[in-house]
Amino acid sequence: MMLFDDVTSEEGSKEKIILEAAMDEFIAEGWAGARMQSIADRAGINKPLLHYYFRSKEKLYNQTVYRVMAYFFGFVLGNVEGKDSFQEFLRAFIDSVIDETAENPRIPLFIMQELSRGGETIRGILSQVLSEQNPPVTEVMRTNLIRAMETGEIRPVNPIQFIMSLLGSCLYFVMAEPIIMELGKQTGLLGNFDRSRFLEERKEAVFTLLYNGVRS
Amino acid sequence: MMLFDDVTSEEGSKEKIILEAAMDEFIAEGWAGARMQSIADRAGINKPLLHYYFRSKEKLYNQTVYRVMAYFFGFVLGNVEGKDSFQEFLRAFIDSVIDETAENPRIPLFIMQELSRGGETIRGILSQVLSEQNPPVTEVMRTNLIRAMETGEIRPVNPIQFIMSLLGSCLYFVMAEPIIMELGKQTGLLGNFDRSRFLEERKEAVFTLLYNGVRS
DNA sequence: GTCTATATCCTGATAGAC
DNA sequence: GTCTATCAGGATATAGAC
Repeated sequence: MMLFDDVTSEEGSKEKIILEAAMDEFIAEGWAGARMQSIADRAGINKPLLHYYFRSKEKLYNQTVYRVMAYFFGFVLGNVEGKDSFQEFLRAFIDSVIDETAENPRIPLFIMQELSRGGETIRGILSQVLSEQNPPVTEVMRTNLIRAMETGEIRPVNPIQFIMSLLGSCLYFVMAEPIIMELGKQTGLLGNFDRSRFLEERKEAVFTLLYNGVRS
Repeated sequence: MMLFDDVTSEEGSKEKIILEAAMDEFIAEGWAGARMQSIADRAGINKPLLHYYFRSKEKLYNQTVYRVMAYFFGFVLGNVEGKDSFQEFLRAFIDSVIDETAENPRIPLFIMQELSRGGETIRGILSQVLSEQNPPVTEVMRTNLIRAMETGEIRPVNPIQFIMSLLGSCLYFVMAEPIIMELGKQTGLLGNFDRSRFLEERKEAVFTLLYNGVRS
């Protein structure tokens, strides 16, 4: 899948080939649905070699979760740093998250799959990912919101509450696209559906709704 | 789990006992993680009897998906019908969806798990569920929004776009609670976390944000 | 309708030659 | 490091007695 450039292992190394194959398989099938044989096939090697490099299915899976989380939150960080106004920050967040997840809808769905397994694993891994960011994406978003409240660009809001509405609004369509398509078909509100035009409309709609919702 | 009262099969019948056991197992483990043996154990019977009543794992699973979808969209319908103003409709939707999914977070996560399997199955089942509603929930929501635009209570918006932001905002916290907890811990923005107080705050925050976002 | 026993295949993991 | 062969357990599903 080639999501990451920042791999510790050498370019083209067997570790990297296996890890990418494992990510593809786990993201497509989830923990319970993934098969070690499929990972070996994707990597072009045989099963025992998988266990030689990574001891078990679980170790391979945890590496996948770590890399997916690091990718997603690193990606967000890269798109919201250095924005001067709240408006600019908000637009950058919405555009980049929707564009990226629309291209790879399986990534947020994979995170949901991991969440449905409990939450202990993902909390530990997320904690590590944030501690490796400098500054952490949480800090950037928090300061952006607080500054906008201080300058009076937006009304006072609880930053966590706003972030949840923002993330939910950005992610819902890409995750639940089949449901939306069916609801749209039933109401006749989608008409001749053009996905890329619809995504542009989606970005504009989320921005307008949320910006109107918080501005003073 | 006892989500449904409207079962066709008799109260306390073996079919119903099995179906409820199957729902518990599939909702907890997903399609790939669910085990026929676990379903049999939950129902207090043995495996062959499972195949006697329902031919295969797949048939049992499809019944579960149908019943979960019928439950969720039926539940929403019951809470948005007969609301006179848009404001009243919006508050009822937010309160009931957040309250319900906060009690059963696994239900939206189960739907996500099914979405990650593709989307064909769920579209077919959703289409059937909507066709069995009278009026369908899609119609109620659509007319509510259009009327609010006509009376001038809200500005012109694309109903589908608004519904996605609404659903995303309501569902994000309950699905991603472990992530939110970790982000909150990292920023120190959650403090002494009291879940039920936080859920009240969540309902208020979503309502205020979205109502401000669309009102004229 | 309900059970025991079993068929058939698949799964993660390892032994051991090279 | 890489392979073939294989283990031990678990998966869905069925045969057949009662």
